[in-house]
Amino acid sequence: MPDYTPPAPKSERILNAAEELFALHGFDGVTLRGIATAAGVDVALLNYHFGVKKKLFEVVFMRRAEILNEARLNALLEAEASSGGRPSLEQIVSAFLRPIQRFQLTGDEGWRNYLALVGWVNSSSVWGEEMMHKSFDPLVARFIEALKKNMPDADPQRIYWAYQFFSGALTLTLAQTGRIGRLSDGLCRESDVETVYDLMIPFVVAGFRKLCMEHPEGGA
Amino acid sequence: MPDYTPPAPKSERILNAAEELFALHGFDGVTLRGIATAAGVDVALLNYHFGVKKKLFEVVFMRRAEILNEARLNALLEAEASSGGRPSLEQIVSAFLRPIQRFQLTGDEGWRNYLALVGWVNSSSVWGEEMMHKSFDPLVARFIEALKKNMPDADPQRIYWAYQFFSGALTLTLAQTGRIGRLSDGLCRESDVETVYDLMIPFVVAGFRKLCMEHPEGGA
DNA sequence: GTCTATAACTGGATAGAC
DNA sequence: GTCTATCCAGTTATAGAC
Repeated sequence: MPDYTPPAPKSERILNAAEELFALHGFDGVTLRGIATAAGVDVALLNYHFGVKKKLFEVVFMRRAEILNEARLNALLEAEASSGGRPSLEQIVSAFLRPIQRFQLTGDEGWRNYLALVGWVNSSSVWGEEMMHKSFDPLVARFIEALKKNMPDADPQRIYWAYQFFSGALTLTLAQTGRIGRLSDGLCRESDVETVYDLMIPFVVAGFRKLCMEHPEGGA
Repeated sequence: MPDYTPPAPKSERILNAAEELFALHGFDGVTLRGIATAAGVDVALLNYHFGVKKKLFEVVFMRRAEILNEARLNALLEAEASSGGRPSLEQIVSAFLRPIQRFQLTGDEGWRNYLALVGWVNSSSVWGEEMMHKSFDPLVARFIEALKKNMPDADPQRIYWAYQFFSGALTLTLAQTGRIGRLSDGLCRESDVETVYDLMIPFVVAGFRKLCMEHPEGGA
């Protein structure tokens, strides 16, 4: 039987189960026993493959960060190449967001869980600084560079703050809390990945323009 | 000795300690023993005053929500009164944010902890929906109403989404993760409450305008 | 209201057999 | 690589004395 697909190796099943549970309940809200049960493996295997709990969390978090970083960097490089090195604000923001959307649109549950986890980590005062810095800040610095080049007259402080607001808007949406659905009485759904970025991009671009390209003493 | 200020009642010391620890570590990352130690009281007192752990969390979360809601509602009513019932977008967004800023500027550590806790809850898929809905959504609905009245031609879906981006930008800043400080190499500090809202308000207002007042088939 | 004492249980981690 | 068995520190929660 050559066309029999073997079950995923147990170490991978562990990572997938951990990803989902950490995204839902955070680091302390999840037990190794809970992960083992969800993965259908023995508890002792977690220790064998990944060592202590914190190490397992880091492996889960890093696994897809590298893939996402590469996709985003490629999108930025492409935008720069196709614009003769002068990408528009829309192109820069899109290069940051569209790769996320592409992963979500594959329907892969693993990516949905992972992105919710990123939303959780980004808002955690304990995990946020260290994990986001290690995994994403090198790439974010590259995007900030592109923004500075696009708006050379802008106060850098305003670019960082605008990025912070941008990051918050994104991560709350990734976190999948269901709140907008409840607030809008079902009119809007967080899972509506098709349209959310079509709205987020103009929202964010308008904010950047206002903060970084309009000077209070000058026009408007 | 009539001008001797007594120490805060133990039940209040418990709430203050719980507020700080929950804000830092979330619900599951905090133990009742840790709270009792931080408050300088016996563990059994937590149970005596507040019952089970979840109930204590809810009391902590509700305590200041009501104060904040009232301040925000008053700010909105004032904006409506002073504008003949037609507050500008800036006025509405300011009525939502400036009361938070006022509480932060008092320097009261309790408010800083509480607002970080709100940031954490808003991004939690377990706690976010229920707690935010119960504590804040009635007031938020009132603000959405004001936004709809200000932009009667806007697609309501776009108003809800813009609010979602707004809410994310705010809560990430409240969460006090220290990330923007690290990313900007110390150039920006989350604790710089004096200026952050002066930037957040125009950022958000520009986003609302773009999403809700410009029609793709029409101008710009 | 407050503290002592403890019940009843769950947590992470690992030694050692297969 | 995998599972059985177990250690034991730490957890919530409460009964009962003061």
